[in-house]
Amino acid sequence: MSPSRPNGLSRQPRNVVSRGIPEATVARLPVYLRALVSLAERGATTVSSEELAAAAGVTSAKLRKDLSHLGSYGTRGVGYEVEYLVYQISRELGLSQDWRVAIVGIGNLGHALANYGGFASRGFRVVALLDAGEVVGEKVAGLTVASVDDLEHVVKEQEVSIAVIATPGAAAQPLCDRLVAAGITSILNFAPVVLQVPEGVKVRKVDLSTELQILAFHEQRKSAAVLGIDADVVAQAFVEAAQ
Amino acid sequence: MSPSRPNGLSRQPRNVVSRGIPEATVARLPVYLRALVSLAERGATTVSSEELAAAAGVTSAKLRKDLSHLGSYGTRGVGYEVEYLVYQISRELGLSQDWRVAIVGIGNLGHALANYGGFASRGFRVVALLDAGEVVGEKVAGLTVASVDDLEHVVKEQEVSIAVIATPGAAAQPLCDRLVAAGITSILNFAPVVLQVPEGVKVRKVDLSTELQILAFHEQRKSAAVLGIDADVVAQAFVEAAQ
DNA sequence: TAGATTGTTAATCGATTAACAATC
DNA sequence: TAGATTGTTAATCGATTAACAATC
Repeated sequence: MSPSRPNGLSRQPRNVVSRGIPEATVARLPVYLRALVSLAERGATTVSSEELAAAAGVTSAKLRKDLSHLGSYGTRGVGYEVEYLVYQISRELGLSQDWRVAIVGIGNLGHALANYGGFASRGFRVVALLDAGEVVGEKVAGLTVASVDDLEHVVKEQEVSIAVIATPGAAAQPLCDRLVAAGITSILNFAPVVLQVPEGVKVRKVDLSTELQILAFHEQRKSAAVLGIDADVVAQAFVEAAQ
Repeated sequence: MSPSRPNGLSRQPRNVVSRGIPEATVARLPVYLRALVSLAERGATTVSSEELAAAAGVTSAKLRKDLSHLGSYGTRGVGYEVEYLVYQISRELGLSQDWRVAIVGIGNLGHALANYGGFASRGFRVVALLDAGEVVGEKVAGLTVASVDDLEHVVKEQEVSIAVIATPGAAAQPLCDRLVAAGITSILNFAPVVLQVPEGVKVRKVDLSTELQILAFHEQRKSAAVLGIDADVVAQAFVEAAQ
């Protein structure tokens, strides 16, 4: 895309940010972490790649490859020390510090998110709730819902670093723009729209309908296969039967 | 993993189910569909790969490659007819039919999902709500919450084909086992555990903490980069400065 | 015909997998 | 030492990207 840059100071930021840990690995680290914490609660002190992989739903080869990106934290012939691995993955994910989260849009989903207990134990503190409707001023999950009119002020005052958007689709992009202008660079989006953001802002999207549609695709394929509708398979079966 | 199978009838089901459309493409089709519907609502009748790609947040090359897996539905020099493409993608995703969905676990999140209006318009009908607590017997989103004791009966009676699990972690696996035994092969899991299922059952997982942890990882890397902490980069800069 | 844009090819990139040497 | 298991290598697989011939 860009021409070669001999000057070290103007290199692509990509190398700075990711420093070698593949995106696919990063996405699996939270799953390993959860499995490890669960193992620790059941009293395990050591775990092999085979056991941990089974608990996390991946292959042991993939697990070892993933962990090798963090360093050599296992012992050959023995396995991994659970507590130590928990510490190393937590550190890598940046969970040694608390992250301050704002939820924008306190409808059904926003309520559920605000009341979700799983955040606090994983290093995330919900410090602000924002909405544009009647719910402003009410107490939800111990916090008073603020007006989105004060978004910029709240973000600054509460030192928010991660925003969760749980508004209707139409409201999401304008609010996203304001969040970005207020300095937010990490957004979790539940609104059913594709947010347009400048480079350097990271958006992750959770889309309930999309997930169901992907399931429907596979479910449909199963039905078709059972009924013998799939033309490719029928043709292939004929070819193989004739040999 | 398994030895070669010369007999066509005992081949791996993988080929039957996917028939050539890559998983990565399937996961993007719902995004394209949503962008197309939005364009249609704004009166567009035709769209180029460049425009649609921008709306969907991908590159035009990727979009054209994805659509080419479905067939040749565009016109060179012109673009794609919006309505026709909506139809083709919907058909491919299996949205011509209505899918009957059960939600298991009617807590904060289950409530929000039951009340979410976006499902119905996209081919999904919530036909059953199940819980084990006090909410059983209450009306939620127009449906009476049934007891999980009757899970098998409800799944059969209501002809459920997709189940959504929104229970606490500890309850998820046993309920998943019962759903699978009752014939369910598509599950959307919001519980913070990795579900173990037999082959042929498709699970998709939505994990709020995981998403935040991935954002935290990148956010942390940004801070480190700004502060000049990244050792690799510092070392590299020295090497380059010395040349 | 000239301009626009698709559908496809080929190159590149990144992720997965299997196997095994290293080593506890 | 013998058995177990990691960390790494190399091969394979799948996804992305750029470029452009085909064609409206």
